[in-house]
Amino acid sequence: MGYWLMKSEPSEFSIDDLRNEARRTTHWDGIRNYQARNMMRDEMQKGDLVLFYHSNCDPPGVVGIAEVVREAYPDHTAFDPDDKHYDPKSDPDAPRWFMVDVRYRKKLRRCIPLHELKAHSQGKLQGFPLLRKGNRLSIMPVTKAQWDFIVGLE
DNA sequence: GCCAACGTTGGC
DNA sequence: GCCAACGTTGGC
Repeated sequence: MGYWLMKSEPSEFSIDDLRNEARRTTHWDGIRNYQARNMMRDEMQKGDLVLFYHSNCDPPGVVGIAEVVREAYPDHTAFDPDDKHYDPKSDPDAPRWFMVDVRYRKKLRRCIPLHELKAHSQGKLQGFPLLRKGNRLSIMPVTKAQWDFIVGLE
């Protein structure tokens, strides 16, 4: 089983929004970064667990846990000229962008803020992509050890 | 609101 | 294929 971290701006889509979805499930559309796409398309598997991370807010941090419930399939929002994430270069016959479905599992009892994770950047979380300078990936892999440590901070 | 970091685009 | 310009991300 794999472990991931997925970022979302709570003003756009928060952990509470996910919980309020029908079947507590959403499709993770709008990813327009090749590295993130490749991980979704090639590596994410049904049953993988996801740290739900709130970015661009105060404080940014890990707020909950979700689960991959459907593996990658074409992101239809790329075909829609009216969509914010429209990409004319993605063709339904040769889709460029993909998404997965994720389901709400739980909220952490407290947000684990980024600054707290950073305190372990030389220790248990050494090399964790989120903590790398300039990191802008909205989806990143998490090792089992990193997962256990972060969830253990709750 | 600022700005560093980084990805993408497009002219050449 | 290089690289300057531009756009975006996201912490602060």
